[in-house]
Amino acid sequence: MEADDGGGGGGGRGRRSIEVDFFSDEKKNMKKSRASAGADAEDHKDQASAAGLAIKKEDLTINLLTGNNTRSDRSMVVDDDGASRADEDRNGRNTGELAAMQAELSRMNEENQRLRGMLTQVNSSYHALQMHLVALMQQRTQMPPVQPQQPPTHEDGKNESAIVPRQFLGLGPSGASADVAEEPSNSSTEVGSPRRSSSNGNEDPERGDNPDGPSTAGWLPGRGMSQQQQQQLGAAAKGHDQQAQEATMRKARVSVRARSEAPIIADGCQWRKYGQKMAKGNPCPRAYYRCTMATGCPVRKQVQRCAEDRTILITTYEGTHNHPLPPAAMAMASTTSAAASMLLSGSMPSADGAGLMSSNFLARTVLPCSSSMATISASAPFPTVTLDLTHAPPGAPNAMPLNVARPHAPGQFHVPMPGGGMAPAAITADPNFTVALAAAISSIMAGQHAAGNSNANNSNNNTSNNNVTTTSNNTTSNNTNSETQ
DNA sequence: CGCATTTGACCAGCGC
DNA sequence: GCGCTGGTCAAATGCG
Repeated sequence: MEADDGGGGGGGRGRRSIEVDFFSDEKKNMKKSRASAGADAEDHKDQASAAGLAIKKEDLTINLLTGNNTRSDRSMVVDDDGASRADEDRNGRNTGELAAMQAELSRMNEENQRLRGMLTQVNSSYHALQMHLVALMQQRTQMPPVQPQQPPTHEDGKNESAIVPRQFLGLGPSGASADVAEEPSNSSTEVGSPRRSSSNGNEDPERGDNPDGPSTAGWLPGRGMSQQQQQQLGAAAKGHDQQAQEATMRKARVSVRARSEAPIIADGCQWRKYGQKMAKGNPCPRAYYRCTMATGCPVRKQVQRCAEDRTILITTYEGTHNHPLPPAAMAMASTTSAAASMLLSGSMPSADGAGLMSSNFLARTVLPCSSSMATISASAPFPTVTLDLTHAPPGAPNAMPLNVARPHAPGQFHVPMPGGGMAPAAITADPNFTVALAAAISSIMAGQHAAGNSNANNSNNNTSNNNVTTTSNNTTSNNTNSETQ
C-alpha cells in the first residue's frame, strides 16, 4: 500500500538508520582543512600563480573563502605592526609567533587564491562550452536531422525537427518549470520508464501538483527561464506528447560512490526502506529506499556496498523530488541533478566528438576541485552518471588506491578530474568540501545552463538538442540505445 | 499502538 | 517458452 508513504511522510518517530552525514560538520572540517592547508599550499605556488585569472567574486553565487581575504589583509597589518616591534627585546618570543602566524596567513592566502583560480577555471570552462554549444546548435539548425528514425511529427515544428524532449532528472525539487512544461498529472515529470506495475500509477496524480511551488525556487532545472519561455516550453511539450513519452521511457540515474561505514549516507532527505534484494555478482544486498519527505515523492534510491571494497557505499538516485528540500538535501540533490541533467542533455548521438567534451565538462563541473571521478555509462540499462567521491588524494586520511582496484566497466567513460594529477590542498581534499563546493557550483551551472538554453533556442529541449553526447567508449549505437531504453 | 523495517512473493523485462 | 534478474508490493515483525 502506498498509503504507507503518507504515514512515512510525517516520519521521524521511528528508528533512524545511522548515516554518514556529509554536511553536518562541513564547516568544522573546512576550518580544520583550512588550517592544515598551509604546508600543501607551499608546494604548489606555481599552481597558485594560476589564480591570476582573477574573477569577480560577485559574479559567482558563492563567495569562496572570502573570509580568508579579510584575514589576510589583516595579517598584513599585523605584519607591519610586528615588524615595528621587532627591535623591542621584550617581545622577542611574540615576534617569532607573529612570524609564524604571518607565514601561515600568507599560505592561507595562497590557498584562497588557488581555490579561486580553480573556480575561475571551472567558470571559464563552462562559458567556453556554452559558446561551443551555441555554435553547434546554430550549425545543427542549418543541417537536416542526423537521425532519420526520429519522426518529425510536429504541427508546430519550428526549429524542432530533431528535438526529442529531454527531461531533467532533478533530484532537486521539481518545481514550477516542470509543472509548466508538462501536462498536469502526467507522469513524465519524472525521468524514467513507466512503472512496470500499473499499481504504481498512484504516484502520478500526486506528482504533478506541487502546493509548495513558490517555495521550491531554491533549485530548479529551468530556473533561469522567463515566464514566456516556460510557456513556450509548455506548448512545445504539449505538442510532443509522443516524444515526451519516449523521453519518459528513459530513466537517468545518478550514482554516488562514497566511502562510508554507515549503512547509508545522509543526504538530507528522509528515506523509507521498501525492499532489499541480493544483486547478482555482489555479496552485499541492495537496499531500496523511497523519499518520505513528502507524500508521493517519486524519488527512490538504491544503496549497495561495493563488492570490491565494502567500505564504499554506492547510492543511486532516481527520480525528481516534488517538494522543497532542506539545505543539506539541496547540496547533494543539486549536485546529482546537475550531473543527471547534463547527462540527459548530452545524450543525443553525435559524431562530432563533442561527447568527450561533454563528459569532460561534466567531470569538471560537477566535482571541479576534487580528485574524484565522474563516470558516464551509456551501456547500462539506464544512462547513469557516477560521481566518485572515494578517490582521496595521497595526503588524505582516507586515501585508498581504489581506483586501481576497481576496473573500469566496459561502456563506462572515465574522466580524470582536472585536479587529479596534482595533489590538491587539504581543504579541497576534504570530501565534505568537495560535496559542498560541487553543490554550489552545480547550482550555478544549473542556473546558467537554463539561461543559456533559453538564449539559444527558447526551450528546455535545446538542452537535448545540443550535439553534446554522453557517449561511451563503445559506439554511437550505445547512445541510441540509451535513447530508446 | 503507530510506525519503519524485514522478507518472501509477485511481476515484468530480457536473454537464451 | 523458460529461466534469470531487477524492482516492487505487502503481510509479518519489531521497536519506541
